[in-house]
Amino acid sequence: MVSHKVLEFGDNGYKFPAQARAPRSVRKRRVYKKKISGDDTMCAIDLLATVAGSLLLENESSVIAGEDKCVVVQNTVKMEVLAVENPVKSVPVSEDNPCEGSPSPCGFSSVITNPNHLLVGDKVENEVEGFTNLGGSDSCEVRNFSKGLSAGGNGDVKPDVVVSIGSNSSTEVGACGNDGPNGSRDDVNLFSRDDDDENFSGYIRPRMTRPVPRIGDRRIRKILASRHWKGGSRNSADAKPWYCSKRSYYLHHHQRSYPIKKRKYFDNISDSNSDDYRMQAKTRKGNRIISSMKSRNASFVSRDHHVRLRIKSFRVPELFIEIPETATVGSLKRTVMEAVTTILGDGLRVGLMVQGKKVRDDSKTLLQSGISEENTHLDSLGFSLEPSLETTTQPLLSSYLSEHACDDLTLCRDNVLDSNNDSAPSPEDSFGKLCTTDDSRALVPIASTAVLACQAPNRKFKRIEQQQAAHRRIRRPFSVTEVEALVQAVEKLGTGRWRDIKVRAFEDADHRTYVDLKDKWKTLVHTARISPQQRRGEPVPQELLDRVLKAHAYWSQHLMHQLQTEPPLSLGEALI
DNA sequence: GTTAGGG
DNA sequence: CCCTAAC
Repeated sequence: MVSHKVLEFGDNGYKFPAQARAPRSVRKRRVYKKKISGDDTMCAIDLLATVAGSLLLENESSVIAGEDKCVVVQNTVKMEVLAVENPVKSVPVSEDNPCEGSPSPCGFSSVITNPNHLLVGDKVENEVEGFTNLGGSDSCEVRNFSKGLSAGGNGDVKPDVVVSIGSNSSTEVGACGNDGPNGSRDDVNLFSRDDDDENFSGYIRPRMTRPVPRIGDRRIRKILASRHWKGGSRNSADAKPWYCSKRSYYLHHHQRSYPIKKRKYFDNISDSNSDDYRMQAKTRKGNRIISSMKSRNASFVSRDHHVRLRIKSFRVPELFIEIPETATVGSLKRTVMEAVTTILGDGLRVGLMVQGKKVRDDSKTLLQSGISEENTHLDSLGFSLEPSLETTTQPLLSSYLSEHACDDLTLCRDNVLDSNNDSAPSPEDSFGKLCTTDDSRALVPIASTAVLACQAPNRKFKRIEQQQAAHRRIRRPFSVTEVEALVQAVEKLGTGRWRDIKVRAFEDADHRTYVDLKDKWKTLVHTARISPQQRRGEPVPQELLDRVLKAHAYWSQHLMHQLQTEPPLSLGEALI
């Protein structure tokens, strides 16, 4: 049996296996034509060749599995990066912090004890490993995992959320630590409410790991796509390709694609009161990119009718990263960066709540909104991170900064915020500036009680609607290693056999579908053709790109060869 | 279910 | 990466 080693590298490049098959489409075409022409003999030979080819390939695969270096995505290591370290020192845990004294049910490490909730019906062996308590005593995370959408019998499907509870929490956390119906401690329902049948709120972890049940996922996406997105851009005069810009993409795929009716509905519910706020939170929970952010140690100060706010940081509670153990440290760093930017970069805006009311009008002054130097009764000032481009949905989790009267305003003479009288800084402004404020000028937090309030939904939504925001998979750029594997596989198998390529070189990379591979090859060919200056992203070694072009040329020619050796059309065919 | 190609 | 027509 001829092994894959027929792939030889010589001075003039490589030779391709002589038995390489034509792309499926070509093969099919040929068969069809043969049938039409009635050439049974040729058809049989063709069939025989195909079968022989298949056998050959099967054998090859078994050989390759052991020795071929192109099998790169194996022994996947998954790790949880719990948090981007918060530069701010933890504030003391108050007595009413339900997390205190019960580290097991509420502590960081306890919340992901049962990955089955995440991956029902999927492999879970490696799902959660190396999960350690990094959060310290000021963190309490609770997670409800989705049990999937496809199974109709799953009556207790829960959203895929993580809720972070800040220090000095004073929210309703009574149920913290109770055992879920399945005895899994992660099923803690932190904000259990009687009127909350959804037990929801919080953070959707970015799906950087093996996706939750793929079939259901894709099916649902397909359904949704056909139901809501059809024709979304076809007739839009200003529609641009999705890749033109992130914003246009989101406008294109998210905002516009909501039916008018639904859009109005969401707009309505997001206008008025705090109850609405809760529901907004719920509508967003299918999203995989938005995270709950915890703001802590915020100060509220004022001077000369200036209101000064300081949020030292928002916290990224959790990232989930999957990376081959053979990956380099550099690629790990890049992966983490990617995860962070995915969470933060996909369009966030800051929401503001004052005394339980959401302030939506950006043109309002702080004074008009009830934020003023004189207002010493500000019992709650809340900031939240929300999707900035998707106005139909709202934040998953709001971080309240319960601000009580600042009785030591004189401490706050520093110019933390350079606001001026005639422009009331919008929450967005505040956010940006606050984030870049030098910690060395930190103000003394004044009665700042960071409370992460999990807003329970007050209405029912259909599960499928929750998933609408989660339709798109996370972007996962190909690593050089993956490109290498892809190139090698294509060199051997040719273009047009993406399924085989997938099985051969990306078997264990569940997040790479054969369509992904096909698409990547497409972009690789494009990348190889453009000048290096025009290329973006992690640079692909020129050697690989050369191989891409060479392989592409070869297989194009090969394809042409296949087509050209087609027997001439029979008279019958020509007439048809 | 796969492949090819446009978006 | 998504979507869909054509196989």
